[in-house]
Amino acid sequence: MPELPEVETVRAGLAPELVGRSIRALAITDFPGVIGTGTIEETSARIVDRSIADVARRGKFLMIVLDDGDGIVVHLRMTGVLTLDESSAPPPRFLRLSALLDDGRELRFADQRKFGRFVAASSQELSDLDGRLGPEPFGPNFTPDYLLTRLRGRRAPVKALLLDQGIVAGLGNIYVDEALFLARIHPMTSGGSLTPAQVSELHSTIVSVLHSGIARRGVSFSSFRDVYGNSGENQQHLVVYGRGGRGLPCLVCGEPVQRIVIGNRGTSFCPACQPFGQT
DNA sequence: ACACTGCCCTGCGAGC
DNA sequence: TGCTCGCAGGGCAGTG
Repeated sequence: MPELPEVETVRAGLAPELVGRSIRALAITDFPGVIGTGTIEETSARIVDRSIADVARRGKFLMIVLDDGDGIVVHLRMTGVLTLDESSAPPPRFLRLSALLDDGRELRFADQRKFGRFVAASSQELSDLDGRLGPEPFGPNFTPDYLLTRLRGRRAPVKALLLDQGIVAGLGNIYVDEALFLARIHPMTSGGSLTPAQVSELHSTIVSVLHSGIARRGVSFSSFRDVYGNSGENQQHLVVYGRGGRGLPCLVCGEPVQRIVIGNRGTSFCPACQPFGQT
């Protein structure tokens, strides 16, 4: 389940390889799913033979920006994997799309569960997407005050609000559970009931879990790989995610980690370290 | 505006 | 052994 650190790992791997290159041809093996609503011809016409100017990331979206300002929006969703391979290399399982590059290599998009997308986008569409998303967690606009303002008056569980990409971009189920645990906040706590001190602590743990995730090249539970097929190692450092409902103890206090469902997401938390109703 | 639900999709592991 | 079923969940559409 790629979140900001995983997508950033992919971006950092792709950027030095792709900038200045161009895509010669597209081969789509999961049509229309992977490219959204457009036709193959349409999508190819917008992408092929344009020089790649930048590989950017916004939240969990990867944006391959072309020299005319248009681009490609890639979302890995749950199981998407982007790799850079020699064309002679055997295709990966679950291959959905491959883009032949002008140096003979292929940018390949594999996706077991077909949730991922690789979609041509105009500069206007790139800009619209940017506008729908909240600030980048590492950017200047994501401050404790900003987070406090966005949570104020909200009755939904703080966990659900942190998953809202319009509030802050890039968090997913793993890093939200980790950040709430480190801030000692129960995931069901309504956003508006958090004290400024709690929000400030939460802001700090969000930034910190994402930094650690990037430093360890992401979490590879099952499918996630970087562009060369290498696993990340952050799964070895998670303290609460995935431990709930299996009788596993909290790594801090030893109490069994619990599992509940919030917003249709499995949620792990420690009832002792993250007591409900404390402000 | 906000809160919440269901849908998409398939491999895997648990249980019988 | 072989089947069924629940689970993993990001983003978006739809409902109230």
